[in-house]
Amino acid sequence: MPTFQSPRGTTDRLPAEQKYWRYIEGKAMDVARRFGYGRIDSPMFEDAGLFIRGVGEGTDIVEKEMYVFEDRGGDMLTLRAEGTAPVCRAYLQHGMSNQPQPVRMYYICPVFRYERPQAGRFRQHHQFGIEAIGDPDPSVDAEVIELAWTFMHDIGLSDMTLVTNSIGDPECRPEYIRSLKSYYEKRQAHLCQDCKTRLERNPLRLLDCKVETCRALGEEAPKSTECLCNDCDSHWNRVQSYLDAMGIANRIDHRLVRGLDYYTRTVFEIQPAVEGAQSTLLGGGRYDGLIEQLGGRPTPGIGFGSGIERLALNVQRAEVDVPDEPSPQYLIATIGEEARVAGVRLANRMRAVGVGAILANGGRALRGQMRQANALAVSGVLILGQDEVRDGTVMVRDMSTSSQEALTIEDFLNNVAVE
RNA sequence: GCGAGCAUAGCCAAGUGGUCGAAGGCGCCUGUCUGUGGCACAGGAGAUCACGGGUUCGAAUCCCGUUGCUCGCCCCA
Repeated sequence: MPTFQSPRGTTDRLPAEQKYWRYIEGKAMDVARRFGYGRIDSPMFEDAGLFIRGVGEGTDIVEKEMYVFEDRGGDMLTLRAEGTAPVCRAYLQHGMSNQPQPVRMYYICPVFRYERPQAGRFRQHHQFGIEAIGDPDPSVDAEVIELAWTFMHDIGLSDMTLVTNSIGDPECRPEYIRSLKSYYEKRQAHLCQDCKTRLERNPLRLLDCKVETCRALGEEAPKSTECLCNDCDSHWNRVQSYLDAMGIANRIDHRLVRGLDYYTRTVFEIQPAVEGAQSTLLGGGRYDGLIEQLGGRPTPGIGFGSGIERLALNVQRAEVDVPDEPSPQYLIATIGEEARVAGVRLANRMRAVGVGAILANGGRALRGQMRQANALAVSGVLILGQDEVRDGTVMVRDMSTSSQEALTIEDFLNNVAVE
């Protein structure tokens, strides 16, 4: 056991895993571009109050999962616990309400939560997320969901389920929660221990309990979509009709609720067809009250976040064909000290014209250097020995065809630079 | 915060009280092949058997504690 290990719940992303990240991030950036979303990078830490106000005091994230610390100046800061609140803060801070609405932004960044790590769950994880701020229209809901769905397909995860629901707004939700509570209070005897506390603290959460008896009760429970006020109801119906028009199938699940206080109206998740723990790959919804909560004028918004670690896991499980990272182009093998100098110089000139070159371990016999070339999967080897140094040439060996020819250094450089 | 399992070289792993001064495989290095890779063969390096304590004549192996990891619950991405 080494003296130091990466902190609990964090991982080193080793070179061998990079291709999955490069792939997913590349697809994310491309889909964002096609939908007109611009990148935003916000700080890794924020005023702790931002998350407390934004995400909600009663939520698990705020109550027991945030990394909060006081800096040397006495400010209370917190490691980014979530993606949406910082973007909304930036929207306000930079006066983005003066730009054409909605303002469309995406981010790819680490998120920190103090949790017990397990499969697909970490203390530092990474999210790709988008936000569309400043437009209440249901077509924006449909656009955000379309983007999410397109993204999943683009990275090769087609066997997914899109789940949607509407949880109303401050006008109709209190009424709904009242009827939900009274439904469950009458059946309290059948509830699991956790649900008995949920009844008091967070009644919406009763709906997505996984205990079998609670599930059964949840099936029959009052549905939020049946208690929507007129505005929420028409919004919800229009979102559904736009999704229909695009042929995006979704399962309406009245038990879908989400754990952050700021959600209003549309909420959605994307899950793999095979059920399992930590199955949510992407989750989001509308947050029409959040900006106001953060001190701005009432401003609607909607977005989603998706966990890149979970996406990468599923991409690997689905055996998606992910392109390999490019292997080094050339390895320079040298024999003797004189050739070593020539090799160093050749590598330097190649890199200057944009060609990848690495110097073989010169202490090894040529045979060993060739083995190294093979292990590194380079496409070509450049051999420099006494003869080559004397003639000003280099032996250029193509590793796939095993053919080689002697070229002058100048000819070689001219040829590779053109490629 | 709660529950369960696991911990032997970089990786996979045999070993359940003495024959372990720890097998085997992958990977790494060297040689067979004095300047030419992939295959094969031979050799080599690499392990305080997670840590601490206990039981025993004797512990990788049994017991206790600690730490770490993994999985589940909660919650979330």
